[in-house]
Formats: sequence, C-alpha cells, structure tokens
Amino acid sequence: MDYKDTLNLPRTDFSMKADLVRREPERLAQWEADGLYARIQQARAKAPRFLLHDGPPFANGDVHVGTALNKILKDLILKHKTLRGFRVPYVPGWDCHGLPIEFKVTQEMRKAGQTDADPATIRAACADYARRFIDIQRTQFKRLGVLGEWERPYLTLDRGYEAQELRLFADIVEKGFVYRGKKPVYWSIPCRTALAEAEVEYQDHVSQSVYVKFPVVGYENTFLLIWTTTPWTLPANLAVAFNPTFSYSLVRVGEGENWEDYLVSTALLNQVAEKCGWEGYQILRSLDGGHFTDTEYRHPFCDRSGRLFAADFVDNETGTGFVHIAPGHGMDDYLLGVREGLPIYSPVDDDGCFTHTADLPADQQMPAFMLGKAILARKGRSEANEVVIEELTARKALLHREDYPHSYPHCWRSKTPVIFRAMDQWFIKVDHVPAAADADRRESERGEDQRGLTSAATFRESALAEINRVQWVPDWGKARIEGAVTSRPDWCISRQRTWGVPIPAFYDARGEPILDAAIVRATAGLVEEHGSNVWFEKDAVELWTLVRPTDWAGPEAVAKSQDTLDVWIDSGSSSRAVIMQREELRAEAAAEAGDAWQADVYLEGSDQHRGWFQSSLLLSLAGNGSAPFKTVLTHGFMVDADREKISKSKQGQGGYEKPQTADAYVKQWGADILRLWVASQDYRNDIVVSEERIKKVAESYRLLRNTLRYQLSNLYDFDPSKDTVPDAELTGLDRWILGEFARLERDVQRAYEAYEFHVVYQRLSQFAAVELSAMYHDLVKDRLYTDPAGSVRRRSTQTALHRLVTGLCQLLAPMLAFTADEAWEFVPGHSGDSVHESLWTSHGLLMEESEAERWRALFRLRESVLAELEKARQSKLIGKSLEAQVKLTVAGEQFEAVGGAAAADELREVLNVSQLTFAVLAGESAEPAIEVAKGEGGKCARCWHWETDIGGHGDHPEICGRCVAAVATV
RNA sequence: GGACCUGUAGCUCAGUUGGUUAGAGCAUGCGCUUGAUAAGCGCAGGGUCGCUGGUUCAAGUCCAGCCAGGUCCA
Repeated sequence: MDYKDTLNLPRTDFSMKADLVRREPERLAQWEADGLYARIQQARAKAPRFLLHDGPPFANGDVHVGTALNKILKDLILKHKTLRGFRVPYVPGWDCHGLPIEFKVTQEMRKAGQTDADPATIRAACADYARRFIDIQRTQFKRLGVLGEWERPYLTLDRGYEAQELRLFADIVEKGFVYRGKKPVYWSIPCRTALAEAEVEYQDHVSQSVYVKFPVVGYENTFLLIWTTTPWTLPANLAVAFNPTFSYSLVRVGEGENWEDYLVSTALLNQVAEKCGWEGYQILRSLDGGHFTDTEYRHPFCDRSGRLFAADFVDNETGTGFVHIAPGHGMDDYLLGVREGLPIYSPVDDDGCFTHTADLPADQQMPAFMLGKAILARKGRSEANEVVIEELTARKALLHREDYPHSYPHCWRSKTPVIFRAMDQWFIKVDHVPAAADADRRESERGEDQRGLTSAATFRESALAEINRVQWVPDWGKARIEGAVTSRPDWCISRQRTWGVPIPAFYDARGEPILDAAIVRATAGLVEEHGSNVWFEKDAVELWTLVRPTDWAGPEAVAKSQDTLDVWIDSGSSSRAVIMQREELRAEAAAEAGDAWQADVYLEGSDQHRGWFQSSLLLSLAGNGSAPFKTVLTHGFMVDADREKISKSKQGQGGYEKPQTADAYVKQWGADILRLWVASQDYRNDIVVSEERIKKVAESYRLLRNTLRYQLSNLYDFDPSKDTVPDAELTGLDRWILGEFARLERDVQRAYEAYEFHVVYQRLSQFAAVELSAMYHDLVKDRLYTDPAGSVRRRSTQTALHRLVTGLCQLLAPMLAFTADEAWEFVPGHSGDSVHESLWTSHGLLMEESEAERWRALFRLRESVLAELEKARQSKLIGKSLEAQVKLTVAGEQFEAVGGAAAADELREVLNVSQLTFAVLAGESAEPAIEVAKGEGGKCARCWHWETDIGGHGDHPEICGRCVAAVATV
C-alpha cells in the first residue's frame, strides 16, 4: 500500500515561480478595476490623517531609477501607515514649467523650421510636451505598485495651481518682501535668461588669465598690476581693490630709459616676476595699504579714471594683490560698488555681447570697435576676450597671458559657462522685516507658542527658528538647510523665459515697474478662469483694464512684464496650491485646527535641502506663517557598484552599461524586486545599484515567497472559523513560534515607524530563514503531514501558521506590494479583499518570561545535539536526523530548565529524531553527554520514523502504531 | 578650495554609555534529504572593522590627520 496518499501533504496554487513581470500587471489592472485606492480611502474616511506630500518630479523623460527609489520609499510609508489604520491620502504631483521643457520644445520647433513662434504658441507646445511625459511617467510610477490619486494629480501648470501660486505671491508682495533691483545674477547666454543658484553647476573650464598694467595717476611710468581670468570684464572696470593688511612692493623693471615701476603684493612678487618674465628687478620700497587710499589710476583703454579701495576679500594666494573691480560683473565687486557709490555698470546685452549703457557717458565707455563682440566662446574663441587682449597688447598693457584651468559655473541646460551680469530683476528680500502690524496680529493669534514671523526678527531669523521646530531625518539635514538659509543671498525670482507663471507686473510710461498685491490677485482671478496663457495672449492695455484696481491711484501702465517666476516658486507653492486646496488632504479640523494643512512628511533627495525643502519653507513661512512640514526625510543618491555616481558620460565605456530608467529594471525583475531592493538598503547613505545586489535581493525574495508558500500550502484544509485553536490549548512549539513572531512584529513596527526599512528587510528575511525555515517549518512537518487531519495537534500548528501567514503578509505588504497581496488571496478566510486595505494588528502571542526561557533552554540544548548529529552524518552513521536515536543526559539544572522528564517528547520533536532518552546526569559535570546511534527497530513506511513496533499491526505490517491510528481516521 | 555625510566578511546590514577570541542573513564550498524538490536541512571557509598616528589598563566604538566616494556650496 502506498501510504503517501494517507498523508496530509501540502498543496497550494500559490506558485513557487513568481513570474512577476507577467503577473504584476494583471494584479495592477485588478486594483484599478476594483478602485482599490478609493476603496481604502473610503474605509479610512473617519480615521486620523497621515499626510505625505509629494515633491513633484519634472515632467520630462522616463522615470529614472533614482526617481523610482524616491517614489517607492514614499509608498513604503504610505502603505505602512495605511495598514496601521490611518487615512493616508496621496496626491502625486508634477513640476511642469521651466527651461528644460522650453529648451526641448523650441529646439523641436527650430528643427521643424518654425523660428518665429510667439510666446503663447511656444507655451501651448510646452504644455503638450509636459502632459505627454506626465502620461508616460504616470504609467511607469503606477507600474511600481504605488497607489494614489493618479487620475487627479497636481500639476504646476493647472490653472487652479497657478492661481493659488499667484495668490501666495500676492501675499508676499503685500508684506513687502518683493523688490526690483539691479544686481549681478548668473546669466546663461544661449538660454538668454538669469539662472538661480540651483541651476548653476560647476565644471572644469580653461579661462584666459591675464596680468594687466593700470597706469597710476601722477606717477611717471608707474603701474598697478592686476590679474583676472575674465578679460571681457575689463571694459566694465570701475575700481581696483587692495587688502589693507598686506604689504606691497614698488619694483623697478628694466634699466636706462626703458624702466617701468610696478606695484604688487610683496608675498606674490616672486610668482609675478616669474610669470611676467622680469629677468632682473629691484625693489624700490615697500608700502602698506594706507598708501593707496587716495590713489587713482587710468583705465588701460577707456577714457576714464578709477580709484583704489580697501577690501578684505583680496587674497594672497593667486594674482597680484590687486583685484580689478567691475561692480556689474561680480558679487564682491557689486557689494564694493554699492558701498562706494559706483554705478552698477554692466556693458553687456542679453546676447552676451558688448554694448554701451546709460550708466556712463558714451565717451568714457569702451572703444566703438569692441561693441557687439560676443563673450561666449565659439570653437574655443571668445571674441570679447580676444578684442580686449588685442587692445591691451596694442597698448602694451598686457604683461602676461596664460591658460588657467579651474572650476567655473556653467548653465545646467546649455552646459556653457555662465556670466555674472547686473540687470534689473525681481527679488525676495531674505532679511526683510515684515510690517509690524502684520506680525503683531500673528503673535496675538498664535498666543504664547509663537511661530513664524515675529516683529523683532528678520525673515531669515524666522526661517532659522522655524527650522528648529521641524524634525529632520537624518538629523544632519538640519545643519544642511540651516547652512542654505543662512548663506543664501536675496532670492532672484524673475526669469526671462516663456514657459512659466507670469510675473503680473507692469511698466509705466517712464519705464518704472508696477507690482501691486491687488493687481496680482486680480491676475490670479484671470488665470484661474483662463489659465496663465491669458497673460501672453492679451496685450498690455487689455490686461491693464482687466486687472487695474478701481481705486488705483498710481501711475498708469503702458507695458506688461515679460518675465516669468522662478520654477522654485512653482513647486515651493505646493503647500498653498495643493495641501490647502484639496479637501481630501486636510486633517480633521477639530483635531488639528492650526496645522490642518501641514504635511506630516516631505521625503526627497538630500539635494533638496537647498531646493524644494528650502523654497517650500520660505514661501510657506512668508505666506502662511509656518513651515509646511513637520518631518523632513532625505535619501541619498544612486551610485554604481564602484560607489560612483551613475553618470551618462560613463555609459558605453568598456562594458559599462547601466540602465537608467526604472522601466528597465521592472521589465527585467518585476516591481516587487525593485521595491525589496529599495527597502533593503539604508537610503540615508548612497544607494548602490548593481546587478549583483539586485540578484541577491531576488534570492531573498524567493526565500520570502517560499516561506509564504509553505505556510499557505499547509492551510489548504484549514477553516479559521471552525478549526482555530485557542491560545491556551496551542502546543508549546506553536506558542513558542508565536512568541518569536510577537518580537518580530514589535521590531518591524518600530523600524517602520523610524523609516528604517532596511531593518524591516533584515529582520523579516532573517526571521524567515532562521526561526521559520530552519526551525519551526522543519520541525512541524511531521505533525502536519502525519497526524490525523483534524487532530488538535495539527490544528494547533495550522492555527499558528494561519496567524503567521496573515501577519507576514501584512508586514511584507509595504515592500512586496504585489506578492503580499497575491498570497493574501490564498490565506483562508479572505474573499476579495486586499492586504492593503486590511488593518494590521498583532498576530503574535505574548508569553510569560518563564515559558520563553524554557524554550530558549530547549533550543540551546538542540544546538549541542545538532553538532553530534552532524558528526554522525559525516561518518555515514545516519542520513537525516529521523534515522537517529539520541541518548541525552544533562546536569540537573539544565534538566529542570527545559522542564524535566515531561519535556522529553517536546525535546525529541525539537531535535527531529525518532527516539530520545532524556535523563539527569549523576555527577556535577556541566556538559551534557550526548550519544547518537542508529534508530532502533525499523523505518515506518508512512511517517519515516524509526519505531520498534513495526510489523505488529496485522493489516499494516509496514507502519508504526501511531500511523495505524492515523490511517484509521482517513 | 569650503561645509556636511559615508567607508565593518563577496553582498546587504547589526555592533548598546569604549571592555572577553567582531555578529546576522544572503552568496560560496562540502555533505544530507528527495513527502516545501528549479525547494528544504546541516557544517565549513571568509574580516589587520578605509589608512596613519594619538588618548586609555582597554578602541570598530573617543580625538587628530590622511585616502576614497557622495551631496551641497565657492
């Protein structure tokens, strides 16, 4: 007789092979068809809110694997909080405006031969472009298993969004934060726009470095020596700076009638002499800074004079100790110019070509032949530099010239060197002190717990105080953003671009700007109705009549502003435009009145300390009075197996091929592998993406999947409503594993709360490998398979398995969004619901310490015996443990610790052997005596135990007594 | 160039207020099993804790410097 048919062998349709790439899309379609996200929101309608506010990715290109990491991390939090019973609305967003899109679109238009498109046309094309990529990215994000309001995301190009952004801007204008100033800003010549700090990246660049003679007024043949790496700024030179703490030397070069005297920093003299090829020179005298206060010099080729000024930014590392000052072309220069009342002179037009301006009389400006020369190098040659250098050479003012490689700011889009150029721009004043009345009102509203703006503090100080109230994870994030806020200059918010939210300013007949809160608000109304294109479609006169306040007393407008807002104003407004507007995002008014619009968490890459975190904080504080977030989490960046940044330039070199898109990984491995991989790494540091790592994660996945499969396959005949065994009647081994599981649940919950997903991953995979697979699952096979199906002992273990698999599905669900849900379908007692809508409560069992200690003692004993069994296996005495019998004698203390003679059967089961004699050791020896021998009797054909009663049962000569009884129940 | 962060077995992570021969899982090798079987079990090998110096009876753990990588800034 084949007794195999009488066993309760595992069976399940939960396949061993995951086939994620094929199966996940099916489940995704099912979720959508079921309206799973909406169903969850409805189920949690009354629950307390947990809000994670999405930072909007840029609507361009495919989803990068780094962007996928960010979204998956967010989803881990969302899914965990949902399981814990919170109402967790998630509205994903996209950042739609900005240069990269405008760049691409105008490029495409140019290719198509369209070069004269008006702003409204370009904007329409940009909007189409953005929406096209939003669709692409939405599909890719959803494919990752992220649940959310995908059909109603927030887009910074939505009219409603733009209108709210403008209303926030109006508030800030009203509070006096915004001014128009002429300041040097980064200017990208090809993009014809000012750039924000964040849009500038430093790259290696070879500049033309020149040593130039400036004749000193009143001294024959005497010159200051200046050094610069930007010869094209010399036409804008208005002063020279020296360091009052330095020593300077007056040196004579040449002899007889060919001598010339130079002033140069003493510390740099040798260096300068070498560069300029001074064979012999003599030091006439040394001077300190005090000698230069009234010194004047002649410009080397413009018909004007300048003065020397003291400045501490002059260093003694490179150059000559004299710094050429062009207030229109550098920040230090600008500040010195303002201090000394110099014009902020920047004789360069929007195309980066030399021009005359109204700041100086025409005859004092550069020679006419220089006009129109371009600064930007073409084929390695800059016309402007060349014409200046030629002129200096012609006038014998150039002492030395050399290539100077250094790191220099470049435009992030066009990758060309940017220039510093003074021009009229709109700024937000970071050291603004908001109007007292307004601050007082806030104080009284807020009572003792003063937050946000107060009358005493500058805005920068308020921002720093607010940073203190936010929790930064990891905590060094706080220092990062403090540094960013402390050191940042005023915020240049105007861009000379088309694809953005217009700055609703006008100009009067004299060219003076008009920016007024009421006008901005009226414009917001227009934008709400028609979209921001209205500003570009209508002319200035029509717009003015539409938005001019009825009680307007100021000058009448004759022209409209062509500028758009910095895109950081767009995304930074999201707390106003999204959290405050979307009904489903707000917290219960009664519970958290004051902060109903505040998000619990923002989670982005660490570069956003200077970007979105900062712009969101500043705008929210200025407009709404406090930070938009309670906690800010940051993650590191993707690096490759050599821990180096994944860069496109490295692609294709010597077999270095690394997929950049999330889709590439999803198509090869499936989303759950990608999710598990994200969870497995400590994201606060760099995230290493390598084939090897993902393969390892895929191995772990298989372990977890098989763990679930084992449990499910042994529950095929278990009905929890009928077969569940109460805690007190569970066998010791089952109580033990549920006790271990309780500890696991506690640890995992703690790790999820701390956003330490790699700890979740480690803990879960180790639990599956050790406590379950190597121990519990291995030990209970015997009772599951051979005990009568309905026996209490088997039902007890099934009860434990049912609790374990239910809990594991939930613990795993945030990471293995698809697999946990797939397994959930097979857990007895569920019909049609998803693990993601379930409530996670503990399935473990809290046991007394004494009971836990007894089991620890049992397993300690098992360790020692296992070593002996292994020896027996090595010497071919036995194969599997069940072939063995063990004679075990232990010290009295140990004997009692595991429960004495009464524990013999439990111990035998834990050792997984057929026969055990368990006794107290006579002597004092602490070491247990372990004897392993081949089992006595014969091998039962059914349960494979070695038993001595085989052959004693008439109808069943091949099996043991226990099996005879079991077979009788079939 | 500056600020901050990171550097523990092939991989991912633990290593509590400094204290016995530095741990875990995975991977690898060798066995066992063939009633979780493109699965399961056992055992074993593998680390001068980035490097150098210092404080201390004692340092992966504290201090300084250096190296490598990352982020931000200049």
